[in-house]
Amino acid sequence: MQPGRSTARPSGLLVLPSAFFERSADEVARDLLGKVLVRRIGGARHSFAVTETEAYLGPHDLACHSARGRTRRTEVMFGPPGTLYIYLAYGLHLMLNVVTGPEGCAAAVLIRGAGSASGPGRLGRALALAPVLNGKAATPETGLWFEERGFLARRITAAPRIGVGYAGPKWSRRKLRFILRS
DNA sequence: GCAGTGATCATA
DNA sequence: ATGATCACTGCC
Repeated sequence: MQPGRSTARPSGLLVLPSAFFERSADEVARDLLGKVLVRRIGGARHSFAVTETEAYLGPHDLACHSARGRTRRTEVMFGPPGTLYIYLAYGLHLMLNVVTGPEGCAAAVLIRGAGSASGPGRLGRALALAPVLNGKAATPETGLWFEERGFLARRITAAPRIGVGYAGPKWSRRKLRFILRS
């Protein structure tokens, strides 16, 4: 490596801080596209470029889990921005979400796809998600975090969210799902 | 198109 | 204690 090059910049400078997540969920969901999701498993480090996300806006959003109030499961959604919200769907798939907005907003972004993993359940498996990560901060210390690198998200498609028909037409039709088109 | 899967939550 | 409900996937 040549002197003066900054290829070996400390990765701490690339880590998305909690301030990144302290904005509305739809804004964060868009901005997360093209960012890098990093997972440390043992000594190994795996990187995945985020390709698909969904925004859940908070208690007023009837598709959002927090719309059912503060329960054991939704408790972490009321925590600070950048908190991981991980839950088991349909008995076998662990979903990865990040809490957004100022603390107490109970909004979150669901990561639906990253790297070659398409679909939240498959992504959970690719990341070796564990329930113990629920409520932890998205930081290197936790072993699961986001980095700035990645590439510029050029073409973003917005579409209705998946599997939220129970929320009624108003909230299920709203285009809060974001897909990176290459 | 639909079965499998089990935590979670409301109801009692 | 019991039953309905799922922010899904994989196989038909």
